Amino acid sequence: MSSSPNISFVLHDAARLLRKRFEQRSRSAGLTRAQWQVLAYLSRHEGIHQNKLADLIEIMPITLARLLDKMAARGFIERRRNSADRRAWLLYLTPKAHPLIDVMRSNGRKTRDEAFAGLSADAQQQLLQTLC
Amino acid sequence: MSSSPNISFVLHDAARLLRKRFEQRSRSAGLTRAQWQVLAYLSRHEGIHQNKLADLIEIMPITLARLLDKMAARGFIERRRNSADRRAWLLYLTPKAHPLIDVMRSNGRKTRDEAFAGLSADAQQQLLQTLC
DNA sequence: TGATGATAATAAGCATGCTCACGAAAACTC
DNA sequence: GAGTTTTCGTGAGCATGCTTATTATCATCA
Repeated sequence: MSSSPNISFVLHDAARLLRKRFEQRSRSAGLTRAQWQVLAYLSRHEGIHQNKLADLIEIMPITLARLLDKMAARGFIERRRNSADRRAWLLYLTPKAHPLIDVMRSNGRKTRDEAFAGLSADAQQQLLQTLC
Repeated sequence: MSSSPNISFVLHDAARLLRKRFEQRSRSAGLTRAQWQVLAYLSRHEGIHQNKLADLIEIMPITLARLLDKMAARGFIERRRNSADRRAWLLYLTPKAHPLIDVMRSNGRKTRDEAFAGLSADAQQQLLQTLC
């Protein structure tokens, strides 16, 4: 921290506020932000291993395992045994999960539109490039 | 999420990675990122109330209260009773906390330099403005 | 002055992320 | 084929943030 705004904290706080808004909005759909992120990645990689998925999302495998526990308990995802490698699970969405994808995608869009309404398309593009 | 990178998740992930790096670096100093943020704000507002400080940092008062519990237990901050309003505490740094300020500030600087090394000063300025 | 409402701090409990450690299974090496 | 190393998933425990609810005190106003 310094008396001028610190780029790290500003980044962190912006992310936190976005997350908070998204979670408020999503509560009715019964999914948290992190669970939604899992669902979104999984929908494009069904049959993936947990470690690979954790790699994709860039979280620790143990963090993903906890999320999947909850999502399996609520019937959104399914862990299937893998005969080729008995250590690993294969991950699949359940039919129950599919309709949520559109709902959550639209939530994300709304939250983003709201948050970045004051930014030109150019500035948004720039931000995206800077952070990637 | 969409198949192109999503600005919200990217922002969130960038913040998370920065945080992680900072915490790795700071572990030896015995302060976490959030505790350091409290210290930094407090050093410029000694005698402040908890609610005011939470407002400044933009976290919930209860979140701050938990942080202060730990920091008081470790002897970094002090809660003094306020005779004018017996509901409220007045917050002060202890002498023990002062030397940490430079250490942590330098940690932050190092982490930032590392993270944003690939960015021009212009791009950094732009990012900062965009997020504020 | 006495009720009513606002404010300061905290309690309880959840979600997400981490580190560190461990067991089971697979892969590799000799 | 046996021993070693690597990989997959998870247990335990901590930090930070939230929402919701509670207690104590102060402020207001009739």
